[in-house]
Amino acid sequence: MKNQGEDILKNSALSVTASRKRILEIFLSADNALAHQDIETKCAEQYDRVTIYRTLQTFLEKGIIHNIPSTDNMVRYALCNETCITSGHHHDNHVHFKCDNCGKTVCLDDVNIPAVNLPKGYTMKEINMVVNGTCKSCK
Amino acid sequence: MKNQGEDILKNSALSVTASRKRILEIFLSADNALAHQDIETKCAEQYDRVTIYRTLQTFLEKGIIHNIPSTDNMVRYALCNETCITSGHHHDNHVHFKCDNCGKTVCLDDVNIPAVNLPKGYTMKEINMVVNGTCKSCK
DNA sequence: TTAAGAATGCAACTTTGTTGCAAAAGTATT
DNA sequence: AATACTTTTGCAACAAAGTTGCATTCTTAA
Repeated sequence: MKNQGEDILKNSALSVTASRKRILEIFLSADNALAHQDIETKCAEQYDRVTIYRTLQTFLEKGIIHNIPSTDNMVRYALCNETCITSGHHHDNHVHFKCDNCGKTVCLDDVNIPAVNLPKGYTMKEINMVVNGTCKSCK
Repeated sequence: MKNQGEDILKNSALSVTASRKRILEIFLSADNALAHQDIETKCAEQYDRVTIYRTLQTFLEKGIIHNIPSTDNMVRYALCNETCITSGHHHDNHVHFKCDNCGKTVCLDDVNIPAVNLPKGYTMKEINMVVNGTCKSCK
Protein backbone atom coordinates (compact mmCIF):
# COMPACT_ATOMS: atom_id res chain seq x y z
CA MET A 1 0.00 0.00 0.00
CA LYS A 2 1.59 3.22 -1.07
CA ASN A 3 -1.06 5.47 0.43
CA GLN A 4 -3.21 4.08 3.19
CA GLY A 5 -5.18 7.29 3.62
CA GLU A 6 -6.20 7.31 -0.01
CA ASP A 7 -7.47 3.76 0.27
CA ILE A 8 -9.57 4.62 3.27
CA LEU A 9 -11.14 7.54 1.43
CA LYS A 10 -11.91 5.48 -1.65
CA ASN A 11 -13.43 2.72 0.43
CA SER A 12 -15.76 5.26 1.95
CA ALA A 13 -16.66 6.78 -1.42
CA LEU A 14 -15.15 10.12 -0.52
CA SER A 15 -13.26 12.29 -2.91
CA VAL A 16 -9.57 12.32 -2.31
CA THR A 17 -8.37 15.75 -1.27
CA ALA A 18 -5.15 17.01 0.20
CA SER A 19 -6.65 18.00 3.54
CA ARG A 20 -8.43 14.72 4.04
CA LYS A 21 -5.29 12.79 3.26
CA ARG A 22 -3.30 14.93 5.66
CA ILE A 23 -5.77 14.54 8.51
CA LEU A 24 -5.88 10.78 8.00
CA GLU A 25 -2.10 10.74 8.05
CA ILE A 26 -2.15 12.52 11.39
CA PHE A 27 -4.50 9.89 12.78
CA LEU A 28 -2.54 7.03 11.31
CA SER A 29 0.67 8.20 12.90
CA ALA A 30 -0.88 9.06 16.26
CA ASP A 31 -0.74 6.58 19.10
CA ASN A 32 -3.64 8.18 20.92
CA ALA A 33 -7.01 9.78 20.32
CA LEU A 34 -6.98 13.35 19.05
CA ALA A 35 -9.18 16.32 19.81
CA HIS A 36 -10.06 18.86 17.17
CA GLN A 37 -7.51 21.15 18.74
CA ASP A 38 -4.72 18.61 18.43
CA ILE A 39 -5.34 18.37 14.74
CA GLU A 40 -5.57 22.10 14.36
CA THR A 41 -2.17 22.65 15.92
CA LYS A 42 -0.71 20.11 13.54
CA CYS A 43 -2.07 21.62 10.35
CA ALA A 44 -3.69 25.00 10.93
CA GLU A 45 -1.16 26.68 8.68
CA GLN A 46 -2.03 24.39 5.82
CA TYR A 47 -5.77 24.07 6.22
CA ASP A 48 -8.57 26.19 7.49
CA ARG A 49 -10.16 25.55 10.85
CA VAL A 50 -13.54 25.16 9.18
CA THR A 51 -12.18 22.49 6.88
CA ILE A 52 -10.97 20.50 9.86
CA TYR A 53 -14.38 20.70 11.53
CA ARG A 54 -16.09 19.54 8.37
CA THR A 55 -13.59 16.80 7.68
CA LEU A 56 -13.95 15.32 11.15
CA GLN A 57 -17.72 15.48 10.76
CA THR A 58 -17.52 13.64 7.43
CA PHE A 59 -15.17 10.99 8.80
CA LEU A 60 -17.53 10.41 11.71
CA GLU A 61 -20.52 9.96 9.44
CA LYS A 62 -18.64 7.53 7.24
CA GLY A 63 -17.44 5.57 10.26
CA ILE A 64 -13.79 6.23 9.54
CA ILE A 65 -13.31 7.60 13.03
CA HIS A 66 -15.30 7.30 16.23
CA ASN A 67 -15.58 9.80 19.02
CA ILE A 68 -14.77 9.31 22.64
CA PRO A 69 -16.81 11.11 25.28
CA SER A 70 -15.12 13.09 27.97
CA THR A 71 -15.86 15.28 30.94
CA ASP A 72 -13.51 18.04 29.85
CA ASN A 73 -15.38 19.38 26.84
CA MET A 74 -12.78 17.93 24.53
CA VAL A 75 -14.34 15.23 22.43
CA ARG A 76 -11.57 13.12 21.03
CA TYR A 77 -11.49 11.06 17.86
CA ALA A 78 -9.74 7.86 16.97
CA LEU A 79 -9.48 5.81 13.81
CA CYS A 80 -11.77 2.86 13.68
CA ASN A 81 -10.06 -0.44 13.25
CA GLU A 82 -10.98 -2.88 10.53
CA THR A 83 -13.89 -4.36 12.47
CA CYS A 84 -15.48 -0.96 12.87
CA ILE A 85 -15.03 0.04 9.27
CA THR A 86 -16.12 -3.10 7.48
CA SER A 87 -19.25 -3.66 9.56
CA GLY A 88 -21.68 -1.35 7.82
CA HIS A 89 -23.23 -0.12 11.02
CA HIS A 90 -20.54 1.32 13.17
CA HIS A 91 -20.19 0.27 16.74
CA ASP A 92 -17.00 0.18 18.64
CA ASN A 93 -17.36 -1.85 21.75
CA HIS A 94 -13.93 -1.50 23.24
CA VAL A 95 -13.03 0.39 26.39
CA HIS A 96 -11.25 3.76 26.25
CA PHE A 97 -8.61 4.82 28.71
CA LYS A 98 -7.56 8.31 29.63
CA CYS A 99 -4.35 8.72 31.58
CA ASP A 100 -4.51 11.36 34.30
CA ASN A 101 -0.78 11.79 34.10
CA CYS A 102 0.12 12.20 30.43
CA GLY A 103 -3.41 13.13 29.38
CA LYS A 104 -3.45 10.72 26.47
CA THR A 105 -6.60 8.85 25.58
CA VAL A 106 -6.24 5.46 23.94
CA CYS A 107 -8.42 2.69 22.61
CA LEU A 108 -8.03 -0.56 24.50
CA ASP A 109 -8.94 -2.61 21.47
CA ASP A 110 -8.66 -5.89 23.33
CA VAL A 111 -10.87 -4.93 26.24
CA ASN A 112 -14.52 -5.39 25.42
CA ILE A 113 -17.22 -3.50 27.22
CA PRO A 114 -19.00 -5.95 29.52
CA ALA A 115 -22.74 -6.46 29.26
CA VAL A 116 -25.12 -4.43 31.41
CA ASN A 117 -28.72 -5.05 32.30
CA LEU A 118 -30.83 -1.96 31.93
CA PRO A 119 -34.02 -1.44 33.90
CA LYS A 120 -37.33 -2.30 32.27
CA GLY A 121 -38.32 0.03 29.46
CA TYR A 122 -34.83 1.11 28.45
CA THR A 123 -33.43 0.08 25.08
CA MET A 124 -29.70 0.17 24.43
CA LYS A 125 -28.31 1.34 21.13
CA GLU A 126 -24.77 2.37 21.94
CA ILE A 127 -22.55 2.01 24.90
CA ASN A 128 -19.47 3.90 25.95
CA MET A 129 -16.96 3.22 28.63
CA VAL A 130 -14.08 5.45 29.62
CA VAL A 131 -11.65 4.59 32.36
CA ASN A 132 -9.36 7.11 34.01
CA GLY A 133 -6.15 6.28 35.79
CA THR A 134 -2.50 5.76 35.02
CA CYS A 135 -1.40 4.24 31.76
CA LYS A 136 1.37 1.75 31.28
CA SER A 137 3.86 4.40 30.17
CA CYS A 138 3.28 6.54 33.25
CA LYS A 139 2.99 3.94 35.99
CA MET B 1 -35.79 19.70 56.63
CA LYS B 2 -36.97 23.12 55.63
CA ASN B 3 -34.14 23.80 53.21
CA GLN B 4 -32.35 20.85 51.73
CA GLY B 5 -29.99 22.97 49.64
CA GLU B 6 -28.80 24.84 52.70
CA ASP B 7 -28.03 21.56 54.44
CA ILE B 8 -25.99 20.34 51.52
CA LEU B 9 -23.95 23.51 51.50
CA LYS B 10 -23.29 23.39 55.22
CA ASN B 11 -22.27 19.75 55.05
CA SER B 12 -19.70 20.69 52.45
CA ALA B 13 -18.43 23.66 54.45
CA LEU B 14 -19.51 26.14 51.83
CA SER B 15 -20.96 29.50 52.58
CA VAL B 16 -24.66 29.73 51.99
CA THR B 17 -25.43 32.18 49.21
CA ALA B 18 -28.51 32.88 47.19
CA SER B 19 -27.07 31.69 43.89
CA ARG B 20 -25.79 28.44 45.33
CA LYS B 21 -29.12 27.71 46.95
CA ARG B 22 -30.94 28.47 43.73
CA ILE B 23 -28.70 26.22 41.63
CA LEU B 24 -29.08 23.40 44.11
CA GLU B 25 -32.82 23.87 44.00
CA ILE B 26 -32.72 23.52 40.24
CA PHE B 27 -30.82 20.26 40.56
CA LEU B 28 -33.09 18.98 43.31
CA SER B 29 -36.19 19.53 41.26
CA ALA B 30 -34.72 18.19 38.01
CA ASP B 31 -35.35 14.61 37.00
CA ASN B 32 -32.37 14.52 34.68
CA ALA B 33 -28.79 15.70 34.41
CA LEU B 34 -28.25 19.34 33.50
CA ALA B 35 -25.73 21.06 31.30
CA HIS B 36 -24.37 24.48 32.14
CA GLN B 37 -26.67 25.88 29.52
CA ASP B 38 -29.77 24.34 31.07
CA ILE B 39 -28.97 26.06 34.32
CA GLU B 40 -28.24 29.32 32.61
CA THR B 41 -31.61 29.41 30.91
CA LYS B 42 -33.26 28.81 34.24
CA CYS B 43 -31.55 31.61 36.12
CA ALA B 44 -29.53 33.85 33.82
CA GLU B 45 -31.66 36.82 34.73
CA GLN B 46 -30.93 36.37 38.38
CA TYR B 47 -27.30 35.36 38.32
CA ASP B 48 -24.32 36.02 36.16
CA ARG B 49 -23.03 33.44 33.74
CA VAL B 50 -19.66 33.52 35.44
CA THR B 51 -21.22 32.77 38.80
CA ILE B 52 -22.85 29.69 37.36
CA TYR B 53 -19.54 28.46 35.96
CA ARG B 54 -17.82 28.99 39.28
CA THR B 55 -20.63 27.44 41.29
CA LEU B 56 -20.66 24.28 39.20
CA GLN B 57 -16.91 24.07 39.55
CA THR B 58 -17.15 24.40 43.32
CA PHE B 59 -19.91 21.80 43.57
CA LEU B 60 -17.83 19.40 41.52
CA GLU B 61 -14.80 19.86 43.74
CA LYS B 62 -16.85 19.29 46.86
CA GLY B 63 -18.46 16.21 45.38
CA ILE B 64 -21.95 17.67 45.53
CA ILE B 65 -22.44 16.97 41.85
CA HIS B 66 -20.69 14.69 39.41
CA ASN B 67 -20.22 15.20 35.72
CA ILE B 68 -21.28 12.91 32.95
CA PRO B 69 -19.14 12.64 29.84
CA SER B 70 -20.66 13.07 26.43
CA THR B 71 -19.76 13.21 22.79
CA ASP B 72 -21.71 16.37 22.10
CA ASN B 73 -19.56 18.88 23.91
CA MET B 74 -22.21 19.28 26.56
CA VAL B 75 -20.92 17.97 29.84
CA ARG B 76 -23.86 17.40 32.11
CA TYR B 77 -24.06 17.45 35.87
CA ALA B 78 -26.17 15.55 38.33
CA LEU B 79 -26.54 15.63 42.08
CA CYS B 80 -24.67 12.94 43.87
CA ASN B 81 -26.80 10.70 45.98
CA GLU B 82 -26.08 10.02 49.63
CA THR B 83 -23.49 7.36 48.93
CA CYS B 84 -21.49 9.71 46.78
CA ILE B 85 -21.61 12.57 49.21
CA THR B 86 -20.86 10.82 52.46
CA SER B 87 -17.94 8.81 51.14
CA GLY B 88 -15.17 11.39 51.39
CA HIS B 89 -13.61 10.43 48.11
CA HIS B 90 -16.19 10.77 45.44
CA HIS B 91 -16.86 7.99 43.06
CA ASP B 92 -20.13 7.29 41.43
CA ASN B 93 -20.26 3.87 39.98
CA HIS B 94 -23.67 3.82 38.42
CA VAL B 95 -24.45 3.78 34.74
CA HIS B 96 -25.73 6.88 32.93
CA PHE B 97 -28.31 6.76 30.21
CA LYS B 98 -28.91 9.30 27.48
CA CYS B 99 -32.13 9.02 25.50
CA ASP B 100 -31.74 9.68 21.79
CA ASN B 101 -35.36 10.67 21.58
CA CYS B 102 -36.00 13.14 24.39
CA GLY B 103 -32.35 14.00 24.89
CA LYS B 104 -32.49 13.58 28.63
CA THR B 105 -29.60 12.09 30.52
CA VAL B 106 -30.33 10.27 33.74
CA CYS B 107 -28.48 8.38 36.44
CA LEU B 108 -29.44 4.74 36.65
CA ASP B 109 -28.65 4.59 40.34
CA ASP B 110 -29.49 0.92 40.57
CA VAL B 111 -27.31 -0.23 37.72
CA ASN B 112 -23.73 -0.69 38.79
CA ILE B 113 -20.88 -0.51 36.35
CA PRO B 114 -19.56 -4.04 35.89
CA ALA B 115 -15.92 -4.82 36.54
CA VAL B 116 -13.38 -4.64 33.71
CA ASN B 117 -9.94 -6.14 33.46
CA LEU B 118 -7.40 -3.67 32.18
CA PRO B 119 -4.25 -4.77 30.41
CA LYS B 120 -1.01 -5.05 32.39
CA GLY B 121 0.37 -1.70 33.47
CA TYR B 122 -2.89 0.21 33.59
CA THR B 123 -4.29 1.40 36.90
CA MET B 124 -7.94 2.35 37.21
CA LYS B 125 -9.02 5.30 39.27
CA GLU B 126 -12.41 6.20 37.88
CA ILE B 127 -14.77 4.59 35.48
CA ASN B 128 -17.58 6.01 33.42
CA MET B 129 -20.27 4.33 31.46
CA VAL B 130 -22.84 6.03 29.30
CA VAL B 131 -25.50 4.15 27.39
CA ASN B 132 -27.51 5.66 24.54
CA GLY B 133 -30.87 4.46 23.39
CA THR B 134 -34.51 4.96 24.19
CA CYS B 135 -35.65 5.64 27.71
CA LYS B 136 -38.71 4.23 29.38
CA SER B 137 -40.76 7.38 28.76
CA CYS B 138 -40.05 7.37 25.03
CA LYS B 139 -40.28 3.69 24.19
C1' DT C 1 -21.52 44.65 65.28
C1' DT C 2 -17.65 44.46 62.99
C1' DA C 3 -13.50 42.88 60.68
C1' DA C 4 -11.72 39.36 57.60
C1' DG C 5 -12.48 36.37 54.09
C1' DA C 6 -15.27 34.53 50.36
C1' DA C 7 -18.41 35.00 46.57
C1' DT C 8 -20.45 37.80 43.01
C1' DG C 9 -20.98 40.87 38.96
C1' DC C 10 -19.01 43.27 35.43
C1' DA C 11 -16.06 44.12 31.62
C1' DA C 12 -13.01 42.62 28.52
C1' DC C 13 -11.16 39.00 26.28
C1' DT C 14 -9.96 34.25 24.18
C1' DT C 15 -11.43 30.12 22.32
C1' DT C 16 -14.63 27.21 20.05
C1' DG C 17 -18.00 26.25 16.80
C1' DT C 18 -21.33 27.64 12.79
C1' DT C 19 -23.09 29.49 8.28
C1' DG C 20 -23.29 31.37 3.52
C1' DC C 21 -21.07 32.06 -0.46
C1' DA C 22 -17.59 32.46 -4.06
C1' DA C 23 -13.42 30.23 -5.71
C1' DA C 24 -10.88 26.07 -6.34
C1' DA C 25 -10.28 21.27 -6.76
C1' DG C 26 -11.91 16.62 -7.77
C1' DT C 27 -14.63 13.28 -10.61
C1' DA C 28 -16.67 11.25 -14.46
C1' DT C 29 -17.53 11.37 -19.34
C1' DT C 30 -16.49 11.88 -23.75
C1' DA D 1 -6.90 15.52 -22.26
C1' DA D 2 -10.63 18.78 -22.21
C1' DT D 3 -15.21 19.43 -20.58
C1' DA D 4 -19.03 19.99 -17.59
C1' DC D 5 -20.74 18.88 -13.21
C1' DT D 6 -20.28 18.20 -8.36
C1' DT D 7 -17.91 18.48 -4.16
C1' DT D 8 -14.77 20.62 -1.16
C1' DT D 9 -12.33 24.51 0.52
C1' DG D 10 -11.27 29.16 2.38
C1' DC D 11 -12.84 33.38 3.81
C1' DA D 12 -15.57 36.48 6.35
C1' DA D 13 -18.64 37.32 9.59
C1' DC D 14 -20.88 35.74 13.39
C1' DA D 15 -22.63 33.29 17.63
C1' DA D 16 -21.72 30.78 21.57
C1' DA D 17 -18.85 29.10 25.27
C1' DG D 18 -15.49 29.72 28.61
C1' DT D 19 -11.80 32.56 31.29
C1' DT D 20 -9.59 36.28 34.11
C1' DG D 21 -8.86 40.41 37.02
C1' DC D 22 -10.76 43.51 39.90
C1' DA D 23 -13.93 46.26 42.59
C1' DT D 24 -18.13 45.59 45.24
C1' DT D 25 -21.15 42.97 48.02
C1' DC D 26 -22.37 39.31 50.98
C1' DT D 27 -21.15 35.60 54.75
C1' DT D 28 -19.18 34.12 58.60
C1' DA D 29 -17.19 33.95 62.97
C1' DA D 30 -15.51 36.39 66.82
